[in-house]
Parts: sequence; structure tokens; C-alpha cells
Amino acid sequence: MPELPEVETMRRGVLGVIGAAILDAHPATCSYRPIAVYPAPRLFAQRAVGRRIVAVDRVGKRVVLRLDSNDAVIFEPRMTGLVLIANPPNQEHLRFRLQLSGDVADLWYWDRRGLGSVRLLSPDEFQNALGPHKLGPDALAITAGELQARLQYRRTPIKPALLDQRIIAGVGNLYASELLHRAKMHPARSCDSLSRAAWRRVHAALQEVLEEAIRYEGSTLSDGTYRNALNEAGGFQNHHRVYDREGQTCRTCQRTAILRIVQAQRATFYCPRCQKAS
DNA sequence: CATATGTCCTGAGAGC
DNA sequence: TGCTCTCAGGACATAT
Repeated sequence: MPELPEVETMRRGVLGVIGAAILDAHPATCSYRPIAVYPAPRLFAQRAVGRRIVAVDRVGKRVVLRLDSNDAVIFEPRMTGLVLIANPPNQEHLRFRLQLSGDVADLWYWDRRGLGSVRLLSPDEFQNALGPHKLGPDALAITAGELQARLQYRRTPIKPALLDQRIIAGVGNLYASELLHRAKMHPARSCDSLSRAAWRRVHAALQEVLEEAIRYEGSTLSDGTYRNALNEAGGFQNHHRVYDREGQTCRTCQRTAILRIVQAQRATFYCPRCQKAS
């Protein structure tokens, strides 16, 4: 489940494509149901071929190639997507290929479950699909005040609220649990019960955990799906304090077993001693 | 508007 | 051992 740290790692891994021109753009032959490609492949290629890549950005949990035509190519990995410049984990889940000019390796989109997408959007389309009414401020750029202002009157539990991309972009299920543990905040605490000091704690923990996870190049869970652009595993899974650690001892208090609960149909992990309910 | 639920997809792992 | 079943969760559609 690539979240902000994993997608940022993918982005950094493909910065070498900046300056290259797109020679061809097409779905990979794949026996599975095709992933979403927009516009349809023929038109996609028509608009992409011959254009030069001028920047590689991240927008929430997506990798974005900016083209000299002002169009953008958006890779959205969702659960199991990868943006690669070498050695895919296997051939059968390769979904899309961008052939590039010069010495630059081709850019591949690989996706085991195929829930992700590859899109080419005009500036208008980009605004409609990924503009500020669809996505909140980036999790690495948001201030403590903005975070508080956007959530403080909600009556929902804080953990699922942090997953709402219109509020804040980039946080997913894994890092929501991790950041709340660092903030010593119970995941079921109602947003409208948090003090200003508590919001500052949550904000500081958010920055901390994302920056640390980026340093370790993201989390590769036991299914091994997530890889960086060179098909290497991340390292942050070894530093998780709660995620996927049900029944194991809390690394902070050294005495309490981590609990797993379900909120909004998603698994939440927390330490009942370090993250008090009130 | 806010909030809740169902859906897509594949493969790992559980249970019998 | 081999089969069937559940589950993982990002984003979006639809319902309340």
C-alpha cells in the first residue's frame, strides 16, 4: 500500500528521466484484466510521444511526470502499483511502458492487483481530478494550524479522519497508526476533543514518522510487494512501533501488547498503555 | 454538506 | 496434500 513515503521514494528513484523524450507509450501485454488507462491508449500515445519530461513530482500518493506540453502523466499505484526503471518483480504484472530517449532506461508501471491507473491529463483535467477541492494540503507541507483547522470540528475518530485525502494528502492506513502512537494519541479519540497542544503533537508526529520512513525508503510488508524504482525493498517495516505488531510488546513502554481494532473497515494498531483513551 | 458502506483486484495464509 | 475461504486497503461510487 504505497503511501506518501513509498511514493516519494519511487519519485526520487526515477528523477533520472528528467530531460528524456517519450519515444512510445503503451500498455504492456498482460494476460490479466487491463488496468485503467486514460485516455484510451491510442490517444494517450498521440499526446505523449515526442514530448519531453521536464519534472517529476509527487501529488499525494501519485507520481507525476510533467511534460513540456504542460500535460502530465500520473501513475497512481493504489494498493500494489510500482513505478520502476529496472528489473520488475516479475514480467506478468507489467502494465504500462514509457519508452524514453537517450541512455535513459524505460519507465515501467507494474501492478499485481491492478487497482492502480496511468493517466495523461491536461492542466484543466489535472485541476479537476487532483486540485485543491479533491486533495488537501500535502502531509509534508501542512502546518499544525492548518491540520487543526481542517479537523477540529469533526466528530469522527481521528484515525479514519487522517485517511481522508480531501483533508490531508498522503497519509494511509499504515502511517496513520504509526503517527498516532508517536503522538501518544488513542486512535478512537474524536477530532473535536483535541486541544491545540494535542494537534501540535499529532502534527509533529506526522512530520517525524513520514521523514523517518522516507529515510528508510518506505515499508515493505511481509507480502514483499512494495519496492523502490530499482526493485529494492524498503527498510522502515523494521521500525514500525505498532503496525502489523498485534500481540507483540510495545517498543516504547516495553510491557504492553499491541492491540488490533477495526475502524471504518480498516485495521488500526495501537498500544493501550501509551495511547490512553482520554 | 458529512458520514457510512460497498466495490474493484490478486495472492498469501488460514482452516479443514 | 489440496481445496475453499477470508483478508489486505487506496480511491471512488452510491446511499443515508
